[in-house]
Amino acid sequence: MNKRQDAIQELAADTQIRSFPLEATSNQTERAVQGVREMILRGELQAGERLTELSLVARLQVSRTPIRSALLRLTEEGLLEPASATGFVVRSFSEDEVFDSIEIRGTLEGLAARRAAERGVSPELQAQMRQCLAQIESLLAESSPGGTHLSRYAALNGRFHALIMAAADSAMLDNTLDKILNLPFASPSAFVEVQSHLPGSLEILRQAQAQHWDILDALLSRSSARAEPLMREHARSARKNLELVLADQTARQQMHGASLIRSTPTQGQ
Amino acid sequence: MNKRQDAIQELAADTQIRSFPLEATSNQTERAVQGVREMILRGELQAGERLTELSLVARLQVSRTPIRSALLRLTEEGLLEPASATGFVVRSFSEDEVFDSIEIRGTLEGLAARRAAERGVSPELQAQMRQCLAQIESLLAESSPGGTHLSRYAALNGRFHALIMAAADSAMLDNTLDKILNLPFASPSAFVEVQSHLPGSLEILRQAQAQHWDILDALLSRSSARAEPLMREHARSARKNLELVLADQTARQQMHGASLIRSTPTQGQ
DNA sequence: GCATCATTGAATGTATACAAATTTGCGTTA
DNA sequence: TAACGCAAATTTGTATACATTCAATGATGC
Repeated sequence: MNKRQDAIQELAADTQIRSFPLEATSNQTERAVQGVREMILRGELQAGERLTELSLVARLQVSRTPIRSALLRLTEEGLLEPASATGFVVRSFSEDEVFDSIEIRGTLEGLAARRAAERGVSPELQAQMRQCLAQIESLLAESSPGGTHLSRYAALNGRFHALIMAAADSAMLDNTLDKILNLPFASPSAFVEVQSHLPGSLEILRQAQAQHWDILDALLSRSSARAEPLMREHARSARKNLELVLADQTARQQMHGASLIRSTPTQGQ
Repeated sequence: MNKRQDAIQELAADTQIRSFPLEATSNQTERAVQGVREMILRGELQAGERLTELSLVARLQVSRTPIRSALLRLTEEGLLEPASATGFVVRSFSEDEVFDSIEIRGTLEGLAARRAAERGVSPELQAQMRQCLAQIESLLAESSPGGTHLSRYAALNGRFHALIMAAADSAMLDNTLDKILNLPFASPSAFVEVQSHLPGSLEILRQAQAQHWDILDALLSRSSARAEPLMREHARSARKNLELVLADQTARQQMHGASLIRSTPTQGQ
């Protein structure tokens, strides 16, 4: 499928994962989508704030039509939600919802790992997986605690996860997972880049990398019964990381899209 | 969450599941969405056919703006896909993709069942589940093979599945599953109504109902380790049903959205 | 005769005017 | 003083004109 292939190419080019650059585009709709998304993730638009098309026209220098399309797309992405009868508000997420999205990701990635183990991984993908993990390995070996290689780790980590999706070879699964990964805090590497301040961050990454090797081993030995639970548990460690980040106010505020997460789980809505 | 509650109410009212009535609406966009969806599911628009906004304006008596919104929404629903750089085409699905979507549904429903078992089912939901299964039971007892109660079975079956989602109490999970259920062949009751011609259809429904009781038992005994695999296996029996329907040309053509499914799995695209 | 380029046509992208609807605020009345 | 209702203003829904881009076809030159 095109989208998955693109993702792998993109990751192979060692670019940052899920970056939303405001690069020049001839497309006004794209400009509007990126603009509004940036404003939300930066926290310029408060969670719960109502968005009017005209105010966005003024802020983004784009007419109402592309703004309208952009709001629909961002609603689809999950960053906005329809307000009462008319208009949109910036969505907020309870901590429970964030945890849920990680568990759903783990479940879907677990299904992908099982499928990959069942149908076997092509030699090309095997090689790419091995190379990817080797790169992470050398990164972890050379980097001192609190080093600045975290963004590279995040990219490689995302690449490994994308390779497993590629091995599962299911466009339906890709599309379903993509919807979850759209949320800024649900991706496999969402918290990596803000962990540098936290104690024991390097150890956490080492544990995750050990799980990577176990998963790869399960895939190569065609052990679907191992691959699926290993992948699920791997996602659960992401949840543990998130709990650490959310507990630390400094790290929490540095997190991408932190303003979308409500402090009190059951409040609001 | 509102959406789930609505679904349960709707099902409780014993209406047909996933019906898309062309009822009068003051909303032109809604009219366009329903119109195009109907045309696709009826097979008036061939899979792979390119849709131009102007031709739809002529057919639906609605201006380009709501047509445009409708095409975006239907793309989101998965019935359309973007054509090269511009425009949309009616999407087609390989049989593998249909099977995949059922497996993904089973996986997500399995997660829901596990969550429901872990957190316990409220007395109200327990009562509704029991009542729902009892209604199916009496339906199966009274109906002769090849009876015409299949649409009522489909509604009750859908209701039971919705109740499990409600018991899981996860908006994120709801949203993710909704995307899958949008596909006309992925819902739990997609094939029920066309099975009447097939031999052994009543026996298939009885087996499914037996699984329902097992699942309910697992939920009530808080056995998450039983609930999840039972739910998954329940979805696999839907896959078996689909294989029967697809193999029978008569039943296949009666299926909702049959024109979207390619006969040869790897062809096209 | 084939290839390349230009011109023409049709489709989508964008902007905006107008209509409908919803919300807000003020005033009046109980 | 509080509540209800009406009116005005703001906001979204819809239609359409205009701009731009893409594709196809034909003509011309090699």
